[in-house]
Amino acid sequence: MTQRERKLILKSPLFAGLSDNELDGMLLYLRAEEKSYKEGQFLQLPGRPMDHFGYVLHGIVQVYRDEPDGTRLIMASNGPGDSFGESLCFLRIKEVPVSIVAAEDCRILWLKMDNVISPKVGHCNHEIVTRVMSAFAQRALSMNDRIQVLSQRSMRKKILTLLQQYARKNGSNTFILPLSREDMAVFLGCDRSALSRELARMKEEGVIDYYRNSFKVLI
Amino acid sequence: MTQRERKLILKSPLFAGLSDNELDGMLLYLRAEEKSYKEGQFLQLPGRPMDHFGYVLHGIVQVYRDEPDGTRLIMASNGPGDSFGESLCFLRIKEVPVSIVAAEDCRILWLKMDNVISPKVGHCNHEIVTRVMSAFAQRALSMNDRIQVLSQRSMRKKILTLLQQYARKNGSNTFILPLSREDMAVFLGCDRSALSRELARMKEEGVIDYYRNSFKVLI
DNA sequence: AAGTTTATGTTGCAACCGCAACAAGTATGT
DNA sequence: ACATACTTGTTGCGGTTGCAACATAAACTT
Repeated sequence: MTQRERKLILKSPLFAGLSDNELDGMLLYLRAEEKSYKEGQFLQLPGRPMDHFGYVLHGIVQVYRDEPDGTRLIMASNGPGDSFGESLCFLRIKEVPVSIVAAEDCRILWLKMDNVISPKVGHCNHEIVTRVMSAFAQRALSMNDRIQVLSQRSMRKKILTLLQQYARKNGSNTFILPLSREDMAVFLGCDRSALSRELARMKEEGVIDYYRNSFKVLI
Repeated sequence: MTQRERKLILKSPLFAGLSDNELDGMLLYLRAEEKSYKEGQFLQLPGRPMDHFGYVLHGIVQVYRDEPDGTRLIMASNGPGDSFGESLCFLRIKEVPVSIVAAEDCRILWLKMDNVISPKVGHCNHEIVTRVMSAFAQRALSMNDRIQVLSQRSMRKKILTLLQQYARKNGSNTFILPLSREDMAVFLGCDRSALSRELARMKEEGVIDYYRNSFKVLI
């Protein structure tokens, strides 16, 4: 793991604010292992148990499910710094219903929950358990935000809800949205061109202002 | 708490499978308190800390946020057996951004995370901590399912995704959907009448069959 | 059983939005 | 500077869907 990658995972809820030593201890406790994958290689096959969860250090991995009717349901695209599979791993799901594949060449930090779920006597590290719970709780909050956005019935409301969330998190009505238009459209569950069109309308009507990634909420 | 209500919360991830004694112990550990509210009464005001989380024993509570522009964003409607606020409570959010109000007369079981977050020496009950984590993890999975549904770009795909999820959970293509049409529409983020129309079309085309709450997936 | 309330179904209309195809603008490499 | 790739913006079309208003069916009361 490069120094840059250590910095990256130190930003995630699980490792936030740890010193170098503490991070090493944590990685040991979670039985960290690194592994690289070539584009197209499978990290996880459906029907198998998920006995570890992962952090993307580099590249992109995609979690998806192939439906009986032949369509592919993409459940998540995870880039550097993103984690995946914690819930499936923690719950020791015997046959996970998803495939995970390297969408590009990537390197993954694999972690195990063994010591969290069934610690040896005297090894129930409360600090670490609390961190795992925090990670779950924060993920719940961010998923809740996403559901808020997606539940809106019109694209305009979806966009506004999303932008107001970012404005709130940012403490300012002006901010930079760390998403490409395409990613933004995926997040909103809509078409990119339709999104561009609606954004243009909203600017026209003075509801928002923007240039590329820089947004300003005006209402 | 009535016997029926005890049965109700025993179905939730936090208490699932507990014996009567174990449940009592758990409730003690979580400093359970019951409280009743009249319709319209506030369970939580925005800007205040959330130092406990709740289970609805009876009635309905609504979690919402009033936006600066005057619109009300309903974040959740919780009925009997539903819990709310665990994440906010666990993360000890100082100023929660939501209001919680009794949508009907209701009775709430309030629980505290104190012993989970900072246990007294010798009281780090691993069994209970694991249950809390399981509850978080299972909530993450169900929120993920919801996001899957809401991310679909057409109503038909949303409906199909939802029905296939239930078919999978049920182990059968025929099942009873425990949602009214209105609730189903809210879950899908669409209009009730539009939902009825699309369901009719799908039945017409032989994709699904249904009568009221009974559904059958045919593809 | 009749009346009342609630849940579900139906339909017309207009606006919205997915889709496709293309245009313009920006970044990257040589 | 130029070519190339990539991102973002624009536009027309047709199907979809929100909304409103009403019809029917089930559930509940008395």
